[in-house]
Amino acid sequence: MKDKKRGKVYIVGAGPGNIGLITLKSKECIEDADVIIYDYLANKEILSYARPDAEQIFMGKHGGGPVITQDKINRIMAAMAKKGKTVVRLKGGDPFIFGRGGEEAEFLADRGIPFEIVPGVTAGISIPAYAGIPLTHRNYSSTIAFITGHEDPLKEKSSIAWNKIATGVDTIVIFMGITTLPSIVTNLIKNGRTPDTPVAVIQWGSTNIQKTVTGTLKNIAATVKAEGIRPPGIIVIGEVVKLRKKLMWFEGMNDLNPRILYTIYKTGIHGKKILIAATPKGICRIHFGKESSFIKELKADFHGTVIQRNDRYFSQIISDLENYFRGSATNFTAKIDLQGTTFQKKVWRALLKIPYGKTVSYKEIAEMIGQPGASRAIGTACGKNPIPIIIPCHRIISSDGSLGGYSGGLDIKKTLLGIEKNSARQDA
DNA sequence: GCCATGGCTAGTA
DNA sequence: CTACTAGCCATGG
Repeated sequence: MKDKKRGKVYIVGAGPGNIGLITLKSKECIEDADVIIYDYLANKEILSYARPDAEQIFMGKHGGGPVITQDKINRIMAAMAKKGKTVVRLKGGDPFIFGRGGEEAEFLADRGIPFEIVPGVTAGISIPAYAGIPLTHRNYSSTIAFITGHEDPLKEKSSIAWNKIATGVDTIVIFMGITTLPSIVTNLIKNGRTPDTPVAVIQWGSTNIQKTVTGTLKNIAATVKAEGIRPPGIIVIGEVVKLRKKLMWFEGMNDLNPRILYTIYKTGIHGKKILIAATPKGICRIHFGKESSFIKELKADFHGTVIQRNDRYFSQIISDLENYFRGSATNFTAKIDLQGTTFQKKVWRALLKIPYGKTVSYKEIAEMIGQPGASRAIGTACGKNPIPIIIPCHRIISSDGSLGGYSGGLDIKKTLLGIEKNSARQDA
């Protein structure tokens, strides 16, 4: 890598997300790179090894975002190398396992551009391990299939021989299959796999927010939906999943060292920003205001915990919020992590029962929780509501009909109630 | 534990 | 209708 005059492309795997699972060679490549072209990465911390003057280009194929064609990526990569640059093409997991690294290498080979492949730790093997699932086991599994879930298994001419896979291998590992999971399981059952076959779905595997749900082919799709599991995730199907019960080692440890994630979302209302934070258990804060003060508060409340921005983690709640502001959503599906005194939690939970578009008085909440004299204290508890909007404290007004107060600013309360009133009118 | 402090309420002037 | 007051009750210093 010393001869900088002749450019070269390193197609590098960054591993599944845990910073410790990046290889020494990958790290060296990143340290030496002039240019880093990276995909969506489960852990951007890896980029911190880059030289400060290295050019970093994001070329992810985000769901929903502008589609960057493979061809464009190829051409940029080649052009940089021809300029004599050391280019790192960084990919999550391993570049040759569902990473299209093969196509990129072909493109370079066709043009006589020198390249090297730097394998990464593939998610297909490491993430099950982090969930306590050995893919092979003398008693349960001697064969493994790695399958992409990106292809809808119900489409006419699948390149995947589901009829053979269903009963022909012991353990099936599916990449990128969370959204197509319902059709995958239907298809496997249809082709003869027992509906009681154990299944695990592992979200954000190997990272501090790893979450795993288990079930059977029969019920896993419903569980995944109920638990709000969204990509990125790895699916493991087969008897080996049973071993997780005994071998689960990472997630318990993880709970001792949680990480707070947050994002910033620019709303349409008053051009205000909303900051959202979550613990591994769910949304823990929503805040109207400045990022700096938000982080200061998080640091104070969760002192010692790493606080990290992660926009993708919040994509579901943000789209829910967008719909809510548009008046087309009346409830939120996100998991929440309520933290407060018992009294506060009692109050907040009561607030969650107020239906969309309705308002009640502080007094009524006091009665609802069986402490009819505590309306004044309800006020303070509402003021401490850590998750406004989702916990609809804006739906509480004074018993004389006036608005009362709102810690995020009364104009916001007014706006929220306005949205709810308007869309309720449209329904009627 | 005492005291002030709230996104309140009900009653009175 | 507004202004003020006395009660109310969980919190935080």
